[in-house]
Amino acid sequence: MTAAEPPFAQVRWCVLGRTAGGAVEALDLADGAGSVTLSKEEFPGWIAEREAGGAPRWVWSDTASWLPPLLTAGVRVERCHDLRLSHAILQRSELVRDPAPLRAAVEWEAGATAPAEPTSAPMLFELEDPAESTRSVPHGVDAALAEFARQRAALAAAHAPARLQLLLAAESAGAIVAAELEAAGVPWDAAEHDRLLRETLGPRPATGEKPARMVEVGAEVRAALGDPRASLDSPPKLLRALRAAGVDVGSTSRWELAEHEHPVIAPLLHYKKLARLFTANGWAWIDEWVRDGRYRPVYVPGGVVTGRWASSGGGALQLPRQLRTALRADPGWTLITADVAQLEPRVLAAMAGDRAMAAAGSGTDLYAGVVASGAVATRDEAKIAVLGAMYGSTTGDSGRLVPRLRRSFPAAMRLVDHAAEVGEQGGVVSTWLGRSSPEPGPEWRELQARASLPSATSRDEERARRAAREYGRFTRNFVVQGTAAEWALAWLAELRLRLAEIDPGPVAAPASGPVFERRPHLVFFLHDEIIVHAPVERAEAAAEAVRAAAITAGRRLFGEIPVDFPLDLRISERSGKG
DNA sequence: CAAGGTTGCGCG
DNA sequence: AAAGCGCGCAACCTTG
Repeated sequence: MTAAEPPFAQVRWCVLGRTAGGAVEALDLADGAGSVTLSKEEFPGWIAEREAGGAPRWVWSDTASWLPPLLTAGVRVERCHDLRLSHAILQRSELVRDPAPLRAAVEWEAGATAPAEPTSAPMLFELEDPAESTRSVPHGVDAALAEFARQRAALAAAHAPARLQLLLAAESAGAIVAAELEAAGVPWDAAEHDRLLRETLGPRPATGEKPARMVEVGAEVRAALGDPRASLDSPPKLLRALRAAGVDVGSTSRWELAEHEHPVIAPLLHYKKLARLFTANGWAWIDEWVRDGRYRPVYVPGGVVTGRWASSGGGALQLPRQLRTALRADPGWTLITADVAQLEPRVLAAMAGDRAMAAAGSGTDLYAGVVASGAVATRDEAKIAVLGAMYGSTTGDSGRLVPRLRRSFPAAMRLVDHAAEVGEQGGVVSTWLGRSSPEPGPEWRELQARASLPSATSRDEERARRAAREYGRFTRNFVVQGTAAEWALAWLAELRLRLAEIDPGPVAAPASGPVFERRPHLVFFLHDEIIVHAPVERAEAAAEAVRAAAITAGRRLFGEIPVDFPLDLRISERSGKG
């Protein structure tokens, strides 16, 4: 059992910085001794020694620039404090009473630094065009100490320091997980992927050519249109061709096409499906993103305003379900795939302290519980209503069903309705742990101001109202999506520590790579889903760690409450169905 | 012809 | 043109 987040003052902090010459300066805040200077070569070994003897919490500028070289050197760290990510949270958090000092430190408002490329020559590139490279946060030890002092002061005076501290710890742990995921890579069966592509599209075509199956289906579409030269890949041209053939659509999107009956519809939808697979996840994708049996996408922790991760390269967050069968364990290893059933409504029930909604979620299917509560008649209706409540639906089936939830789950509905009201008035809302929403921009404010002027037209008023509602839907969803992201970070953070405690045993180690890969380790994360790669003999232990971490995550955030977070968990060689 | 915007679809 | 949130990416198309 991992200990809960200790009080700030009891953590052993060790601040790291880089010198201009590439050496590392380390300052242990606990022992009062001066700083130590380490050469690039000494650095990983020095970190490893300290990790072995009561790991401190490393305070560093940016996990994405510090951790990859350590992982390459075979050194794993237990915990860190990521100054860049913490800065982003604190300078905007409503819980921070005086954000001015943080906001004044504008040098800390920068994107992640790409890890140093050991093989290429990034230095030359930078010298050629320094403005070209993305701005990075400061990496020196003095800048780190100054920023860390600002952050500690902000936390010490914050409204709910324990929550914010948990958030910063979870966010930082997420940054470690992202670096480890990138180092480990997703075990990917390129041959299976290729087989799937051939089966669906035909043999790999020459560069610039379309696969045979796309050509065939395209011909069927043109025949049905009665236009042998119709362009299928340009939406405006396709739209004109469809209308000429008598299909009265306003766009060429799938959902709208599906509503019409015409011989062209079926082959066209088929063509679009093939085109998507070919362009987004075809052979070119394999060439670019899969090497030596590993798919290595790029994650961006904290990349979404709500606190969700984003991705930048490789499209990890859009991997089609269709391709999951190519996600395959190494020989002697297996995959543990787990996702949380209805994470967001469960998080909402917990935040709102809504006993009725908690009761609805007491089984494994919250939507079935909503039906049982009598609010709606079917599971489909329950799903539409619950999603509509969190997204702010006002029309259609969803808008019609939401009011029924208001009667059955008043506390939960009050919470999201209130978040929406605040947003409509241009205010700020916060997640459970204190990540706050951005304020609406100047354009939004002007729109609102113009609508309240005596000279305002009804058009001005309508536009302002629409913009206000739109922002309200954003803040409504922000509190739920953002708190769900916090739960997921806590799950990840807890899980990686538990996995590291599992005795690896006599396993067939991957031939090379970071040491943590010889133990059960995370290989994939997608909002509410994780995949762990584990030696077959350790699959049960790893699965138990996944379950236990989910329970701990709920307790860390919400304490002892009657809301649980049940997992759908499978152990199998391939991640896809079957 | 490079940059930026739009469309459509993949994921949660 | 998703009724209703948050994203990334490829291709097409316009703009300068």
